[in-house]
Amino acid sequence: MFWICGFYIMTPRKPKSENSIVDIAKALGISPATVSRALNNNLRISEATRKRVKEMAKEMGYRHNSMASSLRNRRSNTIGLIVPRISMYFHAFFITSLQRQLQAAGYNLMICQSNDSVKLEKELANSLYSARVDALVVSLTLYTEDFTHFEGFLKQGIPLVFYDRVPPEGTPAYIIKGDDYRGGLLAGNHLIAAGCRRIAYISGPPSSSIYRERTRGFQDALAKQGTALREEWVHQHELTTENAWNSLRRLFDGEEVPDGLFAANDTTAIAAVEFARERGIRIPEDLRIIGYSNDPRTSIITPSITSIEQYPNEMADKVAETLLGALQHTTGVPIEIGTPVVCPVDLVRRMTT
Amino acid sequence: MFWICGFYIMTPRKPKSENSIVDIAKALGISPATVSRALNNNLRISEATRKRVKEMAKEMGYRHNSMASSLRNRRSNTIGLIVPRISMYFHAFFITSLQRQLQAAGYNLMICQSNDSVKLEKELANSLYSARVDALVVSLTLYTEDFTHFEGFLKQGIPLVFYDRVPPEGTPAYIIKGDDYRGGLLAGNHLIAAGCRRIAYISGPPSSSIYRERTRGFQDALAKQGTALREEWVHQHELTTENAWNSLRRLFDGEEVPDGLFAANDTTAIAAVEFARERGIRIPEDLRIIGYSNDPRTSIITPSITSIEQYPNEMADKVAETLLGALQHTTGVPIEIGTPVVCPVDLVRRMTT
DNA sequence: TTGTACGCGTTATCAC
DNA sequence: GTGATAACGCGTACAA
Repeated sequence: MFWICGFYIMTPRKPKSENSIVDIAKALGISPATVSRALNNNLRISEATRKRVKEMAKEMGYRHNSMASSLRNRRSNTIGLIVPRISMYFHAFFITSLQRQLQAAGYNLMICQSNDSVKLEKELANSLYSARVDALVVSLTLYTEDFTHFEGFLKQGIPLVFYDRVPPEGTPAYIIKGDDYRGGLLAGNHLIAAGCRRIAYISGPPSSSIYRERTRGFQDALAKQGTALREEWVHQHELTTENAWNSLRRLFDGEEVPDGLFAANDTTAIAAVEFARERGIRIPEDLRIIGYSNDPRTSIITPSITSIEQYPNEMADKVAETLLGALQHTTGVPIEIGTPVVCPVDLVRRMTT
Repeated sequence: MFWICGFYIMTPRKPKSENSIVDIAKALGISPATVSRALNNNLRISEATRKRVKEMAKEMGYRHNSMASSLRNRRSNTIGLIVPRISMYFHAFFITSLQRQLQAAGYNLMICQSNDSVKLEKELANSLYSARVDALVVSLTLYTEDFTHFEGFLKQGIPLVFYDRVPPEGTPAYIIKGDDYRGGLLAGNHLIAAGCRRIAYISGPPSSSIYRERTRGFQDALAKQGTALREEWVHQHELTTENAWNSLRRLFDGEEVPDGLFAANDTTAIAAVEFARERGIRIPEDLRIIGYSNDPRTSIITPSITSIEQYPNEMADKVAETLLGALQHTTGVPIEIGTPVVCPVDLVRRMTT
């Protein structure tokens, strides 16, 4: 790196190799082993040499090489995370919380996005597998129904944790999920209790565990009250704003229109509120709406939207606890897996109901 | 891994080591070198042996070891990212976009959060430095004014890119920033043009480049119109909802109250709208408000909030382009650095002005 | 087209 | 307390 014409110039790939502990050892006339021990604060090294070594290391611009260390120790101190989309509220908060805890425990988190593509999810899983992550945390794409790309982790005994969007019960991995069944149940009961009788439902693809469960809970709630979901008032698709508007138009173009709507995510619920505003549908008098996830936007919009809180931080706590537990049990203490841990959800009542 | 009582049990740390290319070589009666070449699709290996090798590899459950490979190649194929908070709208979208591009180029992205702590930022920088990331991307904490923890990267010729919250001009690294000065200018001009004369300003800490620039632009706009910012109507602090409410109370408790407010982030602008609603202050008649970042919440709240769009995706494009350019120039073609690349911003007018 | 031999940087192990 | 040695798994210059 040198100075030319007022601009720094740099050649990205440095040719000459850096100083290693061997170089330090040579410079000090001691053995590499001693240097290594000194740098790792090994107790059996005299205070004097330790100091000498550290000073020389600093002087020579030495930096620890985690790649070599990982190779030698057979552990990368890195945990992989595959998430559909970082920018989804629930995941953003989950990640923030999880990362803070893993960071504190000395682990790096390699965060990857599948972007809800099964193909990409497979590639990422393989890549993290080769990268020798010490554990893998996954929230599945909406469409993952084949899990073979995770089998390697199981075979190698690498802790594998699914959260939120999880594989079926019995899958030999840690499973930590929200209580989506209860979420659906709460939503259904709430709409019924509020007096809704013509109830519509916009759900995500049933290939995803969360929507299957929410649907089941919701149906059970209605069934218990003798109300059944009309088939033409159930829409299933990816829950984007655009898709929501399409479904809403179809729902409200008929003779008879719904007086209650359960939207399986908040983006859809928000679209519904805006749709109603545009159409002059009064909320909650003509239409009651309930969303899912308690996205911050639901409390900001007017009218504010009733939603189901999923407690992303608490779920991250649970995942971190499970993960660190699994990683610490190097002794071979067995850990039960395959039975989902179900995290609580709550209904947050606001102005749309 | 074995089956007990209906549960899988697994011992996380596997004792026996895995198959390496050496094992494959032995099994096939050929040399490890040939196996390595075959797996890397080296042209000089016969189609026949290549096939045999790959089949045997699959059969033996072989997985490539990136750690060993990285060590040998002296490159990790990993890029480090230090960001204050993943959950901030701007950063969430930036990351999403950046990661997609780096992923496509064959790089892993190691995302870390400084949580706006200088201490943590230093630790993370050192950790990524040891991890031998091929490049580092950073958006600084609000309080970073000392940059020594990034010097190592420069000395080693490791591409270093700052974005959004950046160090001072002339710092020998790639600098890609939003046009915060212009953002402030646009905000100021807009409020003046709308007829505001008693203008308040809530800014973030001036230790951060973005707020210094926004402030400068805003002041220049007002000065040009002969309006000056009253000192008691300027508040500077971390832009949280709670801090916003405190400042707002003080701003509106006096005899004379502001008729215009520039909030240097949208969280603060949102708080202002809610504050006004509570106090019965009419918007925009009594008070005009403009925020910064064009957070999705600004378009959802009623009244929707005028804000400055920063185009996180475009900034990510620029960062990716710079990064990949720097990484590809292994030949030693020099790249100019130290001069900030400034990305455009735009004012998005909504109902609060 | 394939094999040999060595080095990447670190650390566990055994010896002194 | 410290040193010598041998891996960890891979890639490549050189030789055949």
